[in-house]
Amino acid sequence: MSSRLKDVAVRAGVSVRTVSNVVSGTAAVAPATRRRVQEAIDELGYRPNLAARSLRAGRTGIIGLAIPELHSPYFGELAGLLVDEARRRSWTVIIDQTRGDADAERRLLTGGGGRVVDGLIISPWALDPAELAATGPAVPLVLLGERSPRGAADRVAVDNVAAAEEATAHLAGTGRTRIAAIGLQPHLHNGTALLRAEGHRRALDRAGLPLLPALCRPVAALHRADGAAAMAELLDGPVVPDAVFAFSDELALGALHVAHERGVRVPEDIAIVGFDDIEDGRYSHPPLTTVAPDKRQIAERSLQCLADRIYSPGNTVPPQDLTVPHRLVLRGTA
Amino acid sequence: MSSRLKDVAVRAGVSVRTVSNVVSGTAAVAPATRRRVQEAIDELGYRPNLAARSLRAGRTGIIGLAIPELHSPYFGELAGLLVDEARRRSWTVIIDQTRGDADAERRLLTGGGGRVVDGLIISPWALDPAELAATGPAVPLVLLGERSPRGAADRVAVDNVAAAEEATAHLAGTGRTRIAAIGLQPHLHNGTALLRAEGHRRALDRAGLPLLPALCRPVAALHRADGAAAMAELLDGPVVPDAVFAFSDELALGALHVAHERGVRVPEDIAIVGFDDIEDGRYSHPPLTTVAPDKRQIAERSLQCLADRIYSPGNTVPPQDLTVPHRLVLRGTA
DNA sequence: CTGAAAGCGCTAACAC
DNA sequence: GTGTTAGCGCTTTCAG
Repeated sequence: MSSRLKDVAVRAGVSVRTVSNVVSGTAAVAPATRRRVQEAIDELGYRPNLAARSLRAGRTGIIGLAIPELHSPYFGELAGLLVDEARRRSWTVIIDQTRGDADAERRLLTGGGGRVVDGLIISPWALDPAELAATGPAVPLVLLGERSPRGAADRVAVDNVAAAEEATAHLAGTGRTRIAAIGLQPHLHNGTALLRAEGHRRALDRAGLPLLPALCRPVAALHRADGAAAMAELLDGPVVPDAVFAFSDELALGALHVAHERGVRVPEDIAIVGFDDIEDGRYSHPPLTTVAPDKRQIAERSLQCLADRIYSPGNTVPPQDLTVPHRLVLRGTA
Repeated sequence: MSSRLKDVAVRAGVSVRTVSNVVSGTAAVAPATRRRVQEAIDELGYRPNLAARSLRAGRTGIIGLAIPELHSPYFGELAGLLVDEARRRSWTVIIDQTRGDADAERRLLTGGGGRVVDGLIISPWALDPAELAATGPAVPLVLLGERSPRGAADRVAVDNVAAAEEATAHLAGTGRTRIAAIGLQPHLHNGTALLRAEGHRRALDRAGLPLLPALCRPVAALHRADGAAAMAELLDGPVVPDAVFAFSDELALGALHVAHERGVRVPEDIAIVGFDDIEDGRYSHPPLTTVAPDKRQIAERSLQCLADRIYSPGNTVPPQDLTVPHRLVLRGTA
């Protein structure tokens, strides 16, 4: 059915070597020969077999992206940027959806089931840092968000503590005193949530406000529904907040939804700040005030890290910890 | 660095054949031998090389998914379901983002740059049907949404005409008489938009309502911003609608946003119906009434089509045209 | 500038 | 139940 290098060679009356040279442009080929070969390629509809090429090269040109959920707006946007950036570097992206499953994450890291990818970008959710550090990854690895304590992986993330502190400080600065936090995930090893909680705490400290346990709502997941549930609990709770810092925009939008349902005015009665700057937030009512990580830089720098390690395997530079910029985007909810 | 089948064989004191049997479970192996081999595998951290396996098998176990935009909620949700379903079938998914670029789509279809995938699921945007039909795809192909006139590709989609007709009929049924449509894309070969426009027209016909050109707003793209722009034009136009059927939820949410900004009450002054049933629509204010395609079935049936053709290459059954169910979900905007 | 041939790691047909 | 080996399609060293 599909033709091989050899078929082209026969048809063009040259050796496979020459055809290979034409295809990959490695060595110089006489113009006349090149033309003959190109014609044969076109006539036969020849396409190189990537499996063979990979086997030979020891590289596949494919990198893996492992994220908890593709349908989440934040990861969707980030994945889009990563795919674009990868294409610029002639890489193809395989996307794996872990669904917050520890086994899935572990399998990816160890290359379980076979080595396909040249490198892996992973946003770990279920694995705790200790295990991350212990697992010797089969390929160069970039961690998004989560920090690997003494692991051999690069890491790219915003300064979560500082960003969260800014968010809560902004709320305190507008006179709010009962500032709730939505988004802790005590049942998971969600290091990112811990960092944001820490920033929140610091901002309260600085503003001289108490950290009320009743105002810190854990969530099962990071979807709108979880934000909605948390907000409902807050409104029904012992102390009703006058502001909410949600650890993700989705949580914030769920909270906003409940506020509308209950007739609570936003931002008059309750101000809301989210985190992620997803597109939906720009079109909510009112538009969502949020912390915006520089997603394009996350994508670019992650791939740069991979490139550095993939193209110089002997590379022994210690794992890097890259911080990308963020900014607080003031819109309608706070 | 990384160990091969042969290394394991040497260490376990058996032949590669036996190791291969243990790994793939093809043939029976004596328990004692199996244990020895397994130990050697563990000690060496052996992982099969997929490139070699693919080269041998003539298959890669990878299928391609080509969608215009990963960050769009609809495609994000669909991609998530497809990845899940593919894993159930032991396939890996490569996601390609065409960004509505005709060249990118063409390259994918012809397998330009090399044959990596065993099959391709594509949601064509930029290519017109004639070209789609002409392009002999290098691998089994499933088209999402768009119909391929006499092409060799299966197609999976909702009945767009019927679905759109239901949406507009619902609006007419609640007494609306000036029903706008947002979402035609005259500059692209967006067959899906044409079908939805056709359904819209039919419903107006049936209800005895005129089709006012001023109420049919084309859009440049299908994002919230485009829906917002279209809505603004409608509100400033010669005839202000009392209802809007948007061809996607994103467009609808953009329109809803502008309604809020302008103090137009939804659904009292203007009712809105969207299409896609993305998660954001459940949390807008008010929640979005929409046409919900059965996304899970789209994912399942697309992969079933691919499986049928990949596993029986001699297969000559004519291209199938599969219609998946949809339903009108009444929420707050209409 | 071009040809011949080795070999990437794996599977399976063929022996025993 | 296990060993030996050819060959998947490609790149590249070595000759010419």
